[in-house]
Amino acid sequence: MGRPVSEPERHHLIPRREVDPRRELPELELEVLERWRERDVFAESLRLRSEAQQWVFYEGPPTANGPPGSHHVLSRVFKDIYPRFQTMRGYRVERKGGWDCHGLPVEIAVEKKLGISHKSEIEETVGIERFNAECRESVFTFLEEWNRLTERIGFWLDLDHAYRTLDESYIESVWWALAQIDERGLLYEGNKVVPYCPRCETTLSSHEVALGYRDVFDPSVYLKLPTQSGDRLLVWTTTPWTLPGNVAVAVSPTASYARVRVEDEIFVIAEARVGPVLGEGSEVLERLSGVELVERYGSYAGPIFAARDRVPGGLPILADGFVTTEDGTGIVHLAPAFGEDDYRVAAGAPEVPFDPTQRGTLYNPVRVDGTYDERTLSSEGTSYEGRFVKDPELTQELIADLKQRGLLLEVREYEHSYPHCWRCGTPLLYYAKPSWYIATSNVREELLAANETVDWYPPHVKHGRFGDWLEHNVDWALSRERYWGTPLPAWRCPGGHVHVIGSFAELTERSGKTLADHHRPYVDEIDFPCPHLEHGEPCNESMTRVAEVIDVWFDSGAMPFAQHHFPFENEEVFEQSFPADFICEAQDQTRGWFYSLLAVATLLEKPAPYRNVVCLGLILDEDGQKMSKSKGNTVEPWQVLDTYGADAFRWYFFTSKRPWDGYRFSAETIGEGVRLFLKQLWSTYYFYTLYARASEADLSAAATERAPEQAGADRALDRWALSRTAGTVALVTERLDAYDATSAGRAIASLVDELSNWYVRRSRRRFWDGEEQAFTTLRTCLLTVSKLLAPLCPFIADEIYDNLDGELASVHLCDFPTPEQLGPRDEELERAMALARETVRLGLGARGKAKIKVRQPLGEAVVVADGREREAIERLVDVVREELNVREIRFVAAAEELGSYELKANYRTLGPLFGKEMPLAAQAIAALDPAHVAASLREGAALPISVGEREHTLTAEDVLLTMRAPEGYSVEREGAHAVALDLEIDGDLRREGRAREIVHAVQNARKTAGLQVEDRIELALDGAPELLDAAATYSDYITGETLAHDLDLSDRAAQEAARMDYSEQTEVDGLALSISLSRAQRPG
RNA sequence: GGGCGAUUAGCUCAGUUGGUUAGAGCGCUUCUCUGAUAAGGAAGAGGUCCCAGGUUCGAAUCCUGGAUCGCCCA
Repeated sequence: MGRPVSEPERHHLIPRREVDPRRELPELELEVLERWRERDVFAESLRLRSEAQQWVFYEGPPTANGPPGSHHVLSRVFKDIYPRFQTMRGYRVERKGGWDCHGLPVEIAVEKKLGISHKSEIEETVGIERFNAECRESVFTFLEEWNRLTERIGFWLDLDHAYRTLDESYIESVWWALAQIDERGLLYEGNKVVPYCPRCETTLSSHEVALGYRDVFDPSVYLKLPTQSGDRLLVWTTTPWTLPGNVAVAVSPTASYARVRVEDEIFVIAEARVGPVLGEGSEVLERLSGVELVERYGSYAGPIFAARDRVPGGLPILADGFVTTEDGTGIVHLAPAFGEDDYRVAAGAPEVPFDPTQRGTLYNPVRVDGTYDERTLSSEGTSYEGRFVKDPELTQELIADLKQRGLLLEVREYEHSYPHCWRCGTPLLYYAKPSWYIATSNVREELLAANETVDWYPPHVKHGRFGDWLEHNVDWALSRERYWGTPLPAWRCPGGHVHVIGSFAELTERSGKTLADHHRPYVDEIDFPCPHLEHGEPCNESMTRVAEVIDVWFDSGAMPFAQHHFPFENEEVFEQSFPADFICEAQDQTRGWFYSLLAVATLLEKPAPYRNVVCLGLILDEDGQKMSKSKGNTVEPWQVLDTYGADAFRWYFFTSKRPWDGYRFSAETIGEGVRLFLKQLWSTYYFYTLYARASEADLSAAATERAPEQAGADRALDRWALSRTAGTVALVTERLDAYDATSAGRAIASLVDELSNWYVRRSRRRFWDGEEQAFTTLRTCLLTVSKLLAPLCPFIADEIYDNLDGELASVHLCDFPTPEQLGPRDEELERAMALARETVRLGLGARGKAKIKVRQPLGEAVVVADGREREAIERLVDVVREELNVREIRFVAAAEELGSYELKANYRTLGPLFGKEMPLAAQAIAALDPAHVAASLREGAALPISVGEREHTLTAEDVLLTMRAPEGYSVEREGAHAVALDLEIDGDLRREGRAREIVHAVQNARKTAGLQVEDRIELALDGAPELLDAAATYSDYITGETLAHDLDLSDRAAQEAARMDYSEQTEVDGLALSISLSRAQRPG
């Protein structure tokens, strides 16, 4: 590493390279990337910290079977900022990349490619071997583009050693985890009610279901089910096809129910639903709670539909909190095979003969193809066998059947949104399927406790979305009846014994076979004798693997250890890198990766796998619509990168708003950020390099002498710039520590703004004169900014560092700055400067009001200020005087002088004291004599007031004194501050004003003539006598400012004009002025 | 249907534990400064702080209900 030794000696204030003020940032970034590659900066940044304490980042693996979009840039930007920051703070932050390789999206892409439309074709036509080979290939289709984008946006990630969930080592670690979970007795096989397409005969994942919601009209039926007492329960369902599966009904335990007489029948219904269902004015006989309802009636006559295998008799009435009284009747029918709530309630009720752990106890009269089996009978005794359950004709027959048996109260059309298969459009069924589970609900308390140790950004996710999700935790449905995934390492023998394999070695040992690839179909072919002991003897029947693969979320949740092939190797590496200090993904990962990480760690009895989670919002388009390819409103990341560059892209993401609120994304906003911040920074940096290089001779020579008075003001300005920078360092450090890049970025922006528009503007003359102290100060500030900015905008930061300093190969190898490096903080001075700038702002406002240009000097500005404010402004009085272009600053401090006071009550202090009486107190204070109050407060005399019953002695805090400015001046005021300008312009002021105008005109002429800033000129002026008079009086000033060797005001000037390089006629103050100038020969 | 979040100027967003006249940037109009800056400064126009109740001396801020948008889940 390091610099070429041949580099010539260079003064430390002189930049290495010239800078193009109009530099295109995307182009610059490509050069910086090249430099990083050449100097191997990322690797070097890790080597530098190889002995340091770790700060751990986990990469949430994306899938590389599609191209990366803008939302991926968003998360990758935030994944980059904090690791870079912590590296600069001295930690070792290894950033192992990762790829999520398995799963349905990959399978679907391959199905499309192969032209498959039905799952059965995979096994029958293509074969699992070829199908999975295609998946393996497909999953890295866009790997190159991902890598390219990752590098281009400046996301430092170790892609060469990225973990891949399809790797053998990864799978083995996952198997180990599952075997551990099985050993804890938390892995079991059960049923789960899942969204299911009966035509495709496949379960749909939640995101597939979300694709297919449609608003449809379905008949909803109101049943009247008889109880033993003769009263009838009114039961409502929107899915009449599920009624043959009915085993119970449920009510809300807390809701109020009513017995209602309608004609000669008595109905039981939720009180809130009497009106909507039975009509207003129904006769309510009695009210009872859900619990009382259950006690009173206990059962109803069932089953609702006759079945070959069910005898008529009472079916239980249950109470459960999931039942609401917002629609229907407040009494719902339960068919545990067709509803998640139904399943859960039935499973928990001893009255229902269903035990989820016992096979065959779930009553399900519907076959996997969505037709009834032979059991369900009509009232005429014929079977519904073979009829598709969602067939509208069948629905009408079912309804007619119910009506004929006197069980039907009413049928109503009901509009609701119902899921359909996104592939074939068939309405989905919620249908119980056998599935493997992890009993996460058994470790719910541990999950909640682990969550307590995590800091979430934004904080509301912790006990909001994520906490709620954990509170209502249900067992993890682990298995998928698919092909491309980590195979579930469970083997079963004909006797029903199950054995979970925890390592490849164990599999080899049991089966005598070794696999190179543990994916399907190879692993399916492995069998071994059942080790299950019965009466002390192994069962020894042949075990075969169950068919399922596991949920890909388990893969990703296993990444803290599986990425290191723990526990089979790298034990130390794993121990040191667990848990993560920081992870970051979009909010949709709440139930995805954030959960799977926490769940897997908790199941393995480890602490929470992360300490800080940044949870990003979504990216919407300009109109607030979600970006999607089908709408064609996506923003291509490359388009942004090519136009504005990566720093601009990054800057937009963290400064435009808090990242978790989501974005209204548009290219224009990014462009604005570039202009306001990056260009301003670049411009300031350019200014420095321009003058530093131009002043090379001066800087290498002795320090420039300056007038002592001026030197004092300059020192104050330097100290201010350094102090202001130190304050920003402290703030940025604090904010980045708190994962708040937004405030950090904005703080840097306002520092750069003040450096550019105040420090540089005020110090221009000093740079022009080549004053070393000014260069040193500005260089220090710029270098500090480049380090502060390094984690945020790594390219421009590195460019500035490399050119102005370059001691190390990159800014990213530097330590993060500390406030102390910039010398003692002077907050008093910072406040004073803010006040001085405020005073200047008001003074300029007063000038604007009076329409007097700043170039025209004025005699006096009267600043209304008192006490500390006055002291503060006085400290910087020269600055204020110069900015306002006035000869004198006079302070007015008391009412008895020029201004007068206005007195107001301070609501903040007095409000709590006076309460209701506050308006009266405010009136009383306003009525006091302001001068008297001011004087008393100054002298410390007591100021009692009494309002109503209350007595109070006013303190300085209790009143706000606002000063009013003097009459006859142009005044600008705001709050307690005011600046007044004496508008009288005498002859001398007038002359000086004109001299300044002349300089301005000459400078414009120089520019028009195409001269360089450092060119010396010969200058001749002619025109109105008033102007020539002013020019004569201020000739030294004019020649000095315009770099003129001499100033010719003689009558000859007009004749000489012809011989000059350039001449023009103009007007100053409405008076004619003729300017002629020539480039003077450079000495030597 | 449930949960979470959002709603402030034409646009993008700030707005500290409730406190006096609600701010910034962009855009628009006018003026101005400038030999780093396609920049900067000043003034002007632009607001029912989503709506309705409530608490309070006082609400953009707290509470309740509602509307709209987004997300997650059904």
